[in-house]
Amino acid sequence: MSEERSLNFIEEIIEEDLKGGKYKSIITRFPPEPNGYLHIGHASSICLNFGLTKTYPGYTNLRFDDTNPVTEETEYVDSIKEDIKWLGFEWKNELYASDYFGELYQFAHKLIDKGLAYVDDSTSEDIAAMKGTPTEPGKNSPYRERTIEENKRLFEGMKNGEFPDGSKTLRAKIDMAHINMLMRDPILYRIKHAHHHRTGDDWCIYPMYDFAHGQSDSIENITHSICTMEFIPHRELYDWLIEKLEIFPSHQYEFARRNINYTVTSKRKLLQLVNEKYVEGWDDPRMPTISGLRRRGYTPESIRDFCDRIGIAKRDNIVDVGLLEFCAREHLNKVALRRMVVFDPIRITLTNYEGGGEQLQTENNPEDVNGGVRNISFGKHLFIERDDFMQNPPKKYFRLAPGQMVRLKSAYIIRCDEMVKDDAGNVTELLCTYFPESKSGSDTSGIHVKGTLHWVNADDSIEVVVREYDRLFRVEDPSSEEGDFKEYLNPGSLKLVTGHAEPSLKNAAVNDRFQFLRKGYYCLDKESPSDKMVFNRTVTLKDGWKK
RNA sequence: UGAGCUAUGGUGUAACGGUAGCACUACAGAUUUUGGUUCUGUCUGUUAAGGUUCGAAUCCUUAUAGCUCAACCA
Repeated sequence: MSEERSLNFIEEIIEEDLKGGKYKSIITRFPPEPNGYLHIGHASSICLNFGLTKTYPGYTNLRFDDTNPVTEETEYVDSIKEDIKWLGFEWKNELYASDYFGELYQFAHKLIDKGLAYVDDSTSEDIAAMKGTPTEPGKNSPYRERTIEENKRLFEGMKNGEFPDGSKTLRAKIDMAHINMLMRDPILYRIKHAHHHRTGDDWCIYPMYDFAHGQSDSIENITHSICTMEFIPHRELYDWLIEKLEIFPSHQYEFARRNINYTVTSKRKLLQLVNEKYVEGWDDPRMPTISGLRRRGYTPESIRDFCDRIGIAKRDNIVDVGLLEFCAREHLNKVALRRMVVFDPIRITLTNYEGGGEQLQTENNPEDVNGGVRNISFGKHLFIERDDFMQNPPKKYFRLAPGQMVRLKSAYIIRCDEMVKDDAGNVTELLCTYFPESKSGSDTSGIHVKGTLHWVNADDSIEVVVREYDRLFRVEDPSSEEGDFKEYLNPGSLKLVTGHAEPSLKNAAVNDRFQFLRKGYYCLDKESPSDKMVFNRTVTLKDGWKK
């Protein structure tokens, strides 16, 4: 391994396992439940699991943890696969916990045969009541001592649909006084007469997480089963089941879930935002979902870079969304095509300009030597940003003001001579002179100006719609605030504005990335209508100008 | 108040008993036909108290704080 980069604790474990000869190669898995869309937190787990088998010999499976038919849908399966591929990873095998329902059923019988599982007729309330509390032991179920034969018969009956939902469960027989609540005779199987997105109506009993996850890991010979910290208490049960079942000893390792400020990443909360129409869907560009970030204009590279930078550790964290934005700018700066778009225009008339149809050349991307150039048309009537003019400028104002000169990007230097005002005294137009000898690339004017402005030709610019996104929430950690998290939504998270764009933007495609000069990074929305193009603002440019 | 996990600048993450480093942010300056980029520099940190040691962010003890565990969810 390279010496420069320090290893995270999971990589350290793997290196030791490899060095010590415990394994020759490793197998990891990414195990989403298909009950929602993947978000930035999942991206971290994906980069970890798939990244590990890029650095070390081995492979990574994609396994859907689909053991709860009532919340899971094929739509989610499809979106998850799309997101992983888009992020740039390939799984070795596409697998489903539901593939193992038959095997899992046999495992359950094995446990019953060993006297380590029993069928319980208690209601869920009774089971909860007998569970005890973290400080008090639980009580044994009255059904705990059924014979192996009776348990086998009843469990088979459960499988054959002889009993209604909720009437019986299969439980592991461990210890109702165990210090770890999860070891107090955990439920292994429950009855659900529900349609499953893959197995249809073949089954009416479904294994619980604890009786599916570790067993699936084992079946696939997963060497390193990586999950988040809240599963630490499950590890004891994970190991217990593997030991009693005498199957391949996969091992579970836990890392801290990554949190980001000004958003939420619980599937329950994201689902609420979608269902209650606070956003337009799972892929709303304000959502922290992979599909939202994609639609917003984030690149896979920038997301992978982000995951890399925040690393993997075991302590609680709230990562500043500013780092995600930095990663976006970092990549986009290298790849985005530069275009000029004026948002809030003020009209300029060049009083001494008489040319017509003049074409100027400008670079598509100064960061990319192979980026090429394009033509932009100059003319007598132009638009610049209203912000780029001030009637009474402060001392360090480099932009346009009465009597002041600026360069128009890739064009000429102009001087503001006169303001035209309406009856209310608002400036509606600026009358300027241009300096013909100051043309970009062949400037012999000898004039030096501090400011360079973006502009468009008023006579051929096209109008586009631009969606300016801001953070979804007003507070850093909506979940920790008093009351409903939705009270903390940012009412200004979406603003629609009109942009006056240079005509070349007509050719924009969905996967193109643009920098609108001096403004930010933008991309064409995937549902942009052809008659009025819609662009999403990914992130603004850093603004170093202190007023 | 049972048990478990975790504590390093504003944020994230390294340092594996031997110089507290990197990145983001912020702030200065240089460069710049984007107040962008790039480059240079600056500020800011080991939760606390004891102990072991020549030497502790690291090992031990205690305290404190945060998170997790009593779903027929995952």
